[in-house]
Amino acid sequence: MVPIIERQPKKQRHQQLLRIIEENPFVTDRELTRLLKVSIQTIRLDRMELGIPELRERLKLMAERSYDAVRSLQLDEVIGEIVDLQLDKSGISIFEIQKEHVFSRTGIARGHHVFAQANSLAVAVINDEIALTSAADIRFLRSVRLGEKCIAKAFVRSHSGGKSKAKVEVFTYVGDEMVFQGHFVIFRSAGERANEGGSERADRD
Amino acid sequence: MVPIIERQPKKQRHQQLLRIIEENPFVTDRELTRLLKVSIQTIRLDRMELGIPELRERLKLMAERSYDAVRSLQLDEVIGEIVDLQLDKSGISIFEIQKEHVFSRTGIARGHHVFAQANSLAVAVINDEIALTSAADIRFLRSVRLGEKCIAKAFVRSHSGGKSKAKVEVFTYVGDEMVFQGHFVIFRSAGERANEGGSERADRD
DNA sequence: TACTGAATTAGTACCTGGTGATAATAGCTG
DNA sequence: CAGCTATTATCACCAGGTACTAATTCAGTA
Repeated sequence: MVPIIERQPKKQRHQQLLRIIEENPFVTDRELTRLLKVSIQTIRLDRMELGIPELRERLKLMAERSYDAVRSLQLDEVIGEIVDLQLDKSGISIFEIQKEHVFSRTGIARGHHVFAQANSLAVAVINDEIALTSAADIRFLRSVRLGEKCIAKAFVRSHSGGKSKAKVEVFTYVGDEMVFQGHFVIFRSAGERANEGGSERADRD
Repeated sequence: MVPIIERQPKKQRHQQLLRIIEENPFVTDRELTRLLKVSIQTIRLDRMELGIPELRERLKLMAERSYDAVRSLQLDEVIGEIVDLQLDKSGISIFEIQKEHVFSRTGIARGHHVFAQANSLAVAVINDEIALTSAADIRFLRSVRLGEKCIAKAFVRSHSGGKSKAKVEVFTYVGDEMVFQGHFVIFRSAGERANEGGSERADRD
């Protein structure tokens, strides 16, 4: 028979080990011996069984991830991926809701992420040196869930030549269902060119 | 006389060294000897003079930075630190604008981060199982810059017992200057307080 | 009872990517 | 030539491991 009285402690230790390293990847094997009250060899056997790399490898992996992340997230001025952009006219971006965007208990996206996509797009679509959100009126029409792809469409409604404000409407869809709508007032820097090409008027709403 | 014919190569090498490590922090001293055609001792003397830590230290620093970033950005359900919370009444949170929150060119905070703080607080202040932003009307009164501390104050204006919507006003200040105001409509789940488990609000999930 | 076998512990050799110290050399320069 | 800087060469040592072999413990059982 399998000595379950012996087996349990090992599995429990494995669970503890995973938990400890999860919440502090910077721990050395020697420190783990003090936490788990077993020899360093046992720690190393455990790591092997669990496929946990050594401290230096863990740090290297984290560094590589963050190196990529810094390049792709922080330097990125836009939340979501812009797939179409006609400056001063319209734009489309796609943003997939991942687990870091949702309430973990419910799997529902936190509102400010949906807002962030729309806000980024509204700013990006303005063809000017500086564009800042000045005001917004927004509606969350239905909650967005983990894994759903949000497609935001922005339309510049007015960017009248001399003025320093532009109005942008953004509608966000999941599939063909509208989940968010926002009306943004974007402040723009003075130096705009005098092209007033957009004859679009409010053909919606 | 100073042997500038000798000095220049050294300074040039230092510049190269800085550039190489900047764009690839994962390089070892041994690899650098091949790139710079000098001995490994020279590489190490150069690193010392330039105050560049060894590979493992560099990786550790990157890992720590990314670890903090993950903790503060992704795992946190609330943007900003809540310093006071009176459920269904009011709340205060503090959020410092860091470089990942600003337009790199101008140093001005992107609107959705300021919004995120306010939105998080508006949701947190509602004492209910589920609270979701339903709509919001917001104004960015002045731009917020890198390094500024945003203090958001939320007030629940109506949470009439049976209703499923609450109104929350949030005002964000830098010093005594108001930089943002928002009027939120928060959807809440049926029960005003589910007495099923005790300290609900302790779990941020 | 003695045997089996998993789990644990111990010990050794070796590895990478370094630090720190000391000393030898190269190359120019006044 | 001496004097100087820069460079290179060794050597001992370190942390935090891997890889391997061997001993010990301890429960279950044939």
